[in-house]
Amino acid sequence: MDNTKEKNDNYKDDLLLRMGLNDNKAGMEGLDKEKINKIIMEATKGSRFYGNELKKEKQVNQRIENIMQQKAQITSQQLRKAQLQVDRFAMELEQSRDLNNTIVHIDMDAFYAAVEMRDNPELKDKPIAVGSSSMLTTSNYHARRFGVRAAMPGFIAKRLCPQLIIVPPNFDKYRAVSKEVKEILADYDPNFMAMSLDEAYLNITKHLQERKNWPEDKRKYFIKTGNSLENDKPGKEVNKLSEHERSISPLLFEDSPPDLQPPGNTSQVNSEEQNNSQILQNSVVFGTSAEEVVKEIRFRIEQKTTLTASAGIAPNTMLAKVCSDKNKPNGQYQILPNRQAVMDFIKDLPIRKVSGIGKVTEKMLKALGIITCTELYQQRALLSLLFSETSWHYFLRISMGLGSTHLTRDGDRKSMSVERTFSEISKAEEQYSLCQELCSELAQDLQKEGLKGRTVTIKLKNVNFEVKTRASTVSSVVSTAEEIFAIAKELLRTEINADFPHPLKLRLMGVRLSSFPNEEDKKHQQQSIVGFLQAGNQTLSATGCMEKTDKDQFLKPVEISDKKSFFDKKRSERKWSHQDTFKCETMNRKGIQTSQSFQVLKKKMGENLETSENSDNNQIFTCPVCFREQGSINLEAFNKHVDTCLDGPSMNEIFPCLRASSTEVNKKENVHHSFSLCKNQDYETHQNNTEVTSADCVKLVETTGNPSKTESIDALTNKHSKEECSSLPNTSFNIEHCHQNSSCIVSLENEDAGSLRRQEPLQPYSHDVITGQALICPVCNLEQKTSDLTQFNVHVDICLNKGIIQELKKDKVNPVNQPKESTKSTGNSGRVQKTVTKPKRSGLMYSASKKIKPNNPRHTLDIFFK
DNA sequence: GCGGATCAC
DNA sequence: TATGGTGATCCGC
Repeated sequence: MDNTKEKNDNYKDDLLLRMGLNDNKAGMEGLDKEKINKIIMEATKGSRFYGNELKKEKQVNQRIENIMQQKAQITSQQLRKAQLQVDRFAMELEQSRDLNNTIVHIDMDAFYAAVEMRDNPELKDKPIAVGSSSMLTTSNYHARRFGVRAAMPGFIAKRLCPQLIIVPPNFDKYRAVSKEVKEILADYDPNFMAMSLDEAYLNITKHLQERKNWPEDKRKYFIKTGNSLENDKPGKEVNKLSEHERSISPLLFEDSPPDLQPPGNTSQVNSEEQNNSQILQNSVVFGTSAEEVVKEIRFRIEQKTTLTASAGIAPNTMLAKVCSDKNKPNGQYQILPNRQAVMDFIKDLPIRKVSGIGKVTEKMLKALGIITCTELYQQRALLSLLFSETSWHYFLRISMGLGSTHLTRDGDRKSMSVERTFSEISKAEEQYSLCQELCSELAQDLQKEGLKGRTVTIKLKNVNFEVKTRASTVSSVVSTAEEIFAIAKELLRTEINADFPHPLKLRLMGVRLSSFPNEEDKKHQQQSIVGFLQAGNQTLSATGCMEKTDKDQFLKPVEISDKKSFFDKKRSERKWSHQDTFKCETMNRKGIQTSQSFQVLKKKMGENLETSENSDNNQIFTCPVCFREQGSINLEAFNKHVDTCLDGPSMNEIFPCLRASSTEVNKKENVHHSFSLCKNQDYETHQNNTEVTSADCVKLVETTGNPSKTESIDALTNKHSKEECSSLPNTSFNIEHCHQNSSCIVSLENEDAGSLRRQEPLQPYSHDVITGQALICPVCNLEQKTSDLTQFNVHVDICLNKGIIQELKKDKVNPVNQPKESTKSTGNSGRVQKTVTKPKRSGLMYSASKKIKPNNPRHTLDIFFK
């Protein structure tokens, strides 16, 4: 999408910059620059969004200040030394300069908007944008004259241009068109790299070689007439042919300025007779040069889709990308493959034009007097002292006009996420419900690609637009909605608790899964399953198994000698006396088998059985359910045992208070919970069913001795968002009550009653947690108010992984809503960067290299979620 | 490994 | 009334 990243030299206001409005593109037909800025400011000032923008700007300014301080401390001797070092590296780079590839960057013009205009003639000649009242993704060139740009909220765009037509996006359609384009691109480079639906890089070096010998008719294309272009689109102009001639003819000859074509160049220059395309009646013949190839590509794209594209041709990706922007829309530009042509092009190029140099980088470099690539090169020694190695290497390459000369294939995906913005949600129950929904969505997406990962990250943005993320990595992969939610929920809970009694006022929530195992990891994990099950292994695993030696720990916390304060206090608060009598409730879909951990375990064992051909190799297993050694049996037999254990009464042996007979309970307390975020038809029926739960909860809370503070179950379940309209799948589960004695409750009484409610019992978000039943984590000694083994195991896993210090820090020492000191100084990086920044994605950070020790002025970060 | 930031599209 | 979603990377802890 062009113009999503507006690059401007002159900026005073970050916001306006973001909107891309302080340029001079607003022409006579639209609004002038000042008027546009005024309207935007009026619409923005005073908003929470703007407040956050100001805050971010301050932080950037602080970083700039730090850098300037560091700069002031640099001695001329340091600078000289750096200069020598940098120049040595620059020489190496120069020697590696490769001009032998021809890279093309293709960029469809105002793609989404163009598709919509193509398919709806009424939109022609009108200012339109694709998106919604809250966000636009593209605008057409007509709308841009009014200052309407991508990444601008629609309601502001409407103020700029009241006649603006906002079309909702139609991604299926864009994908289809994109596919058509890609089919063409593949003819020139089967390994082309698509960056998005409307952008791609091609390496046409090979194609050019082959093309040299192509006969003319292989480079000849027929211009479709208006009629054949009609396809299924009636209502198009009849004189399509002449229109095409108008649009094609000038383009074919006037793209690159003449000064780009050095005199005497015979290979690439438009030598009219040989190279240039010739329009003969209804056909056109393209030449064999790179420029001709790209014209051919664009011609074919337009013939096939009725949409125009812009293109850049250069010896590397970085330059090609900049070039494609040069003659947009519907144009192309080439940098010839010789060093002088590259340097001429680079000379006055604003660094902001380069992919990877964003708003912040631009601002920081500008503070150092760097705006163009020439200046970037001149300051290379200074930059090597002020920035990380990754950064200054990247800067140096840019300033020399270097970039990737080959298109690397997309590597494996590293994360997958879902996130959603909504109108304010402050109630914890709704937040949990939302989280669960996101987890379900994510799980579905993961399943499509067969992915499993070990790190779950939640993302929260409050109504003040402040963002934070919280992550947890477990020891074995997860992928189902339940598994992910079990982890995400804990992360969310920590954040909610940290701010209590203030609610989190959220406007966005996201869930991400990462740490996908590579092939080796997978193998290793598989192999470890059997070994893990054998006696003597003291590993606790996220798969939910604790072998025998840990059973005692599970039932009776070990003393953790060196971890004090918080946990010690907690421990003394929670009398161990209730250990043997803690109550257990299980709520399952089908009896007890929903314990995901066991399912996962069994599955993995099954896989192992198939792959490791050890069926006749009997081993000693310890059942993860009953913790009994199963003697020398094979896996199959062991599986059966585990199954029996899961179905049978053996759970009672671990959880004496647990009654495993689920069928009886089913009849009595089969509860359907749908925590839909919007009203739906099912709601009424569900309400009836929740009455049972309601009673249960009230009972529990009564036991805690503070029923008056209890929120009614109706209030808790009757949640709906104004925006969201998808409902959770109905979750049916059984509740089995133990007639517990009060030992557990005694400990609960120590808790703040509000906190108790907050933490578990009344939250209708989970199918498996209703009451405040406690399992004791053998690591941190804290009771876990869940009766679901998966969740419990997840907690244990987190505990094991992070260590108690981490857990402690997270819970108490460094709560997010307290001011925290942060050295955002950019000094003291001691890291040695091994990798060279890929041109594809950059995202640089700016740390001073270790050579300069700055003052490290500390500053207090703003309080989050306050 | 975590969390904040930056960047692209 | 009202300022997105997905993925990647880097840096300092």
